[in-house]
Amino acid sequence: MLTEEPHAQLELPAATEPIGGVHDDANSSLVEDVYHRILMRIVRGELAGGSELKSTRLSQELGVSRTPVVQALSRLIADGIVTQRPNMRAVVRPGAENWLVEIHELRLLLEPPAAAKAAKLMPTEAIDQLQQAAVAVGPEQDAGWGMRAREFDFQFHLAIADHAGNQPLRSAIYKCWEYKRMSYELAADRMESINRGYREHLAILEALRERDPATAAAAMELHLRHASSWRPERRIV
Amino acid sequence: MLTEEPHAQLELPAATEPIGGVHDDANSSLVEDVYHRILMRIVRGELAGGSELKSTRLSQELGVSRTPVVQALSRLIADGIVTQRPNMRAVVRPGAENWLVEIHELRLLLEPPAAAKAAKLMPTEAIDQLQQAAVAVGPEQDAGWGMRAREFDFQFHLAIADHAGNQPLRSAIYKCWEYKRMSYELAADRMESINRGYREHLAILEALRERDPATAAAAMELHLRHASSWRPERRIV
DNA sequence: GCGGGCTAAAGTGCATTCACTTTTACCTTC
DNA sequence: GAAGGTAAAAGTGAATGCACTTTAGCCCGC
Repeated sequence: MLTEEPHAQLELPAATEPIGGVHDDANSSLVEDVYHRILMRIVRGELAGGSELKSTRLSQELGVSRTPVVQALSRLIADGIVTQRPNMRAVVRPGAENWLVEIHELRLLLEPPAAAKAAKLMPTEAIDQLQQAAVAVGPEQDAGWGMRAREFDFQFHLAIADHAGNQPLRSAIYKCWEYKRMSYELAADRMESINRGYREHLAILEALRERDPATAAAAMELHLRHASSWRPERRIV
Repeated sequence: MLTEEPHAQLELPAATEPIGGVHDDANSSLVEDVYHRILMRIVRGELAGGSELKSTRLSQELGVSRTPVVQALSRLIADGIVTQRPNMRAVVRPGAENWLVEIHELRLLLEPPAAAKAAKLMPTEAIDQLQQAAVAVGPEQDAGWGMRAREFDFQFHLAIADHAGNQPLRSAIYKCWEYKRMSYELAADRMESINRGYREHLAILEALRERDPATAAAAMELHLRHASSWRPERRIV
């Protein structure tokens, strides 16, 4: 076979997923893997907008059959980052370079209202679990702290999505986080930023505990606006 | 390195589709068709939350091979309305009955900001085209009026999504409208509601013409809130 | 009667295959 | 030498095949 490389699997919260996160909708490895490898090439700019994505060629390059490639492309098309007309090759949508920035803008629309709804709907025990997880990350900033804080970041935002009481909203947020995971792989955030993010999480959590939707939404929005300021700069149209 | 070179071919608004609507991301009929047939069964409640969706069984029932069914299921999973764990049968997510209501809530988060952004970004000629389309629907409420108004409804909202300057946002709105199209098939709106919707469209359009983001967003929100009040009642948890 | 394995049926994940469409390259024609 | 036509190559959409996993029925021991 051609390229069969390391296969850098993140394997986030393996198997368990302590909070209410169902975390299922992951397809069984191969197509998921292909999906991420193609997407990674796109967001890194290796496949610029307008590039053709031929299932035959990709299947050779990635060392799998065409079937999972076609399925992965199908999902990319559904996501809107790739375009295809019948019987034509799939094409990376022009403007794909800004995808991660635009995803962040979308989060700004979705997550504050989700936080507000979660403040009302989230079961107390789920909030407690988040609280415990936050404590487990701990103040001691040793070697693994950045990693633990990042894990908590995922867990925190996805738990809010889980408990906003709206499935399509949840799915949309989850999809954003699929991309966010990717942006982590592109460039790690600076420690000070992670630190601030962690503190902001605690603020949101407090609003959740107090069942204060408006404050939760505002804290979430602040959190996201800060995050956007320290996000690695990508060319904005 | 085997990567296909950029080959930047834009090929944006191919031939048809009067407004900016690219309208591509539709897969080539069969899987699209299967996708909609399964989805329709779900939102109609024929397949309740928790039902198993077996690709073998579905392929028999729908008279196609398993391949397009698997692809359609894969998209439903990506959309979050269906769940699957590796090697397990796909399952309709509990709560799927409320899907259309929740989609409407999601539109309420997405479309007002999209209208605001479109007020700033939409090219004047695109606004003019919408204006002409609105005129073409006309005030005379003959037999085809309801149909024309509905078509305009689609065209209008999707045009705004197209020109909000954010691809993932556009995709998310398009996805919502895929479901909205379905809710039309479930139950047609009352004429008086269509009428009001049409007038509200004109109000939004005016805000777009005046390049007034805040008014555009407010008019869009009002429009959506009205729409939700005359939406056919479905059981809300 | 009833729980615990064992086996066959059903189902999934992926590869392969085939018919049809689009692209490419070449060859003719002017 | 450029335009146009044609046939091979490459690509897509969908069906089928195959290895492996899960489910369901059955029998057995208790």
